[in-house]
Amino acid sequence: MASFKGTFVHQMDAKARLALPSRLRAQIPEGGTLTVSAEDCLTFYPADLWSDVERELATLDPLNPDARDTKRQIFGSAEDVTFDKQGRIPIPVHLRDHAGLTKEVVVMGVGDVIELWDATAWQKRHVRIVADASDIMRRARGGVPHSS
Amino acid sequence: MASFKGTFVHQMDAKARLALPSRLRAQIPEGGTLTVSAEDCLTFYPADLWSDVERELATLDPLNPDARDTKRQIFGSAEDVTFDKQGRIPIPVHLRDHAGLTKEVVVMGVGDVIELWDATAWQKRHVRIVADASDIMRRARGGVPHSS
DNA sequence: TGATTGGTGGGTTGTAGTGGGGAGTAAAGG
DNA sequence: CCTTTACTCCCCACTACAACCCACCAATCA
Repeated sequence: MASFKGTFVHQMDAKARLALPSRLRAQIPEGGTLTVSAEDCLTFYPADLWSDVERELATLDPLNPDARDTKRQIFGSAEDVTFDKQGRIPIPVHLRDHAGLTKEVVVMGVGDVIELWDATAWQKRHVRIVADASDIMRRARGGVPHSS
Repeated sequence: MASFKGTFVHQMDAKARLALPSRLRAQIPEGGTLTVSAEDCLTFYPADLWSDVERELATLDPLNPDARDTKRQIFGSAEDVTFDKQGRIPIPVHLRDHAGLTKEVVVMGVGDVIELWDATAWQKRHVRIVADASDIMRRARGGVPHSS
C-alpha cells in the first residue's frame, strides 16, 4: 500500500495542468482517480485503492433511491487521470470549481491518498487545525459529530 | 466489468442524436440498451449487463402486481441502441419525453451504467444531493425508506 | 562548477463534438 | 400499384479543445 507524505505547493497553469511532486508520483506510475472530497478539496485515489471504493459501492442496493443518488455523486464527480510525459494531470472544470483551485495549489500526501487544496483555502484551514490541534485529535477517535 | 465515471454536457441535435463521450464509449464498442430510470432520467446498460437485468426481472413474483408493472415499465420502454460512425445514438421520442430531454443533456457515468439527464433537471437534483449528502449516504447503507 | 532532475510554460497536432446535406428505406395515401 | 412523404443512416466539413512534444529555468548534488 502506498504511503503519501508531505506538503508541496505547485502551480496549475493556464491549461489547468498540475504537476504532482515526483516524490509522490513515484509511488503511482499508473495514475489513479480524482474526485471531490467532503471538504473543499480534491482527493486522488491510486488505482488499487479506488477499486476498493468501487467494490464498496457495488454492494449498495440498486432498488434504494438513496443508494442511486450516492453512486451518482461519487461516480459522477470522479475522473480517471493519467500523467503526461512531464508528470502532470489535467484538472477538469467541475473539480476545479469544487475546490476553488486557481493557480497556487497545495498538494498534500495524506497516507493512502493525495489531497489537492487551493493554497489560500488550505492556509485558513491549517491555522485552525493548528490552533485546535489537541481538541481535534482527541475528537478524532471519538466519532463526535462536529460543526464543519 | 466496465466502470463509467465522470459528468459530461453534450448537445442533442435537431435529429435527436446524442454523442456519448468517447471516454465512456470506449468501454462499450458493441452498444447496449437504453430504458427509463426510476428517476426522471434514462439509463443505458451495456450489452452484457442488460442480460443481468433481464435475469433479475425474471425472478420477480408474477403474482405481485407491482412486479408486473415494473416489468411493463422497464421492458416496454427499452430500446437497443447502436452507435453511428460518429459515436452518436438516436433517442426515441418516448424516452426523450420521459426524461424531458431538450438540447443540453448531462451524460453521467454511474459505475456500471450510464445515465442521461436533462441539464437543468440534473442541476436541480444535484444541489439537493449535495445539500443532503450526509443524510443520503447514511440512508443508502441503512435501507431506511425515504420520502419524496 | 558542471550535470542531472524536477517544475513550468508554450507551440503544434490530432481527435472529439457538432451541424448539415444527401441517399436509401419504409410507411402512408391516392 | 405507384407515388409521395417521413425517417433513418451515412458521409463530409468545421471548430475547439486536449494530448503530446520540445524548450527553458531553477534547484540539488556530485
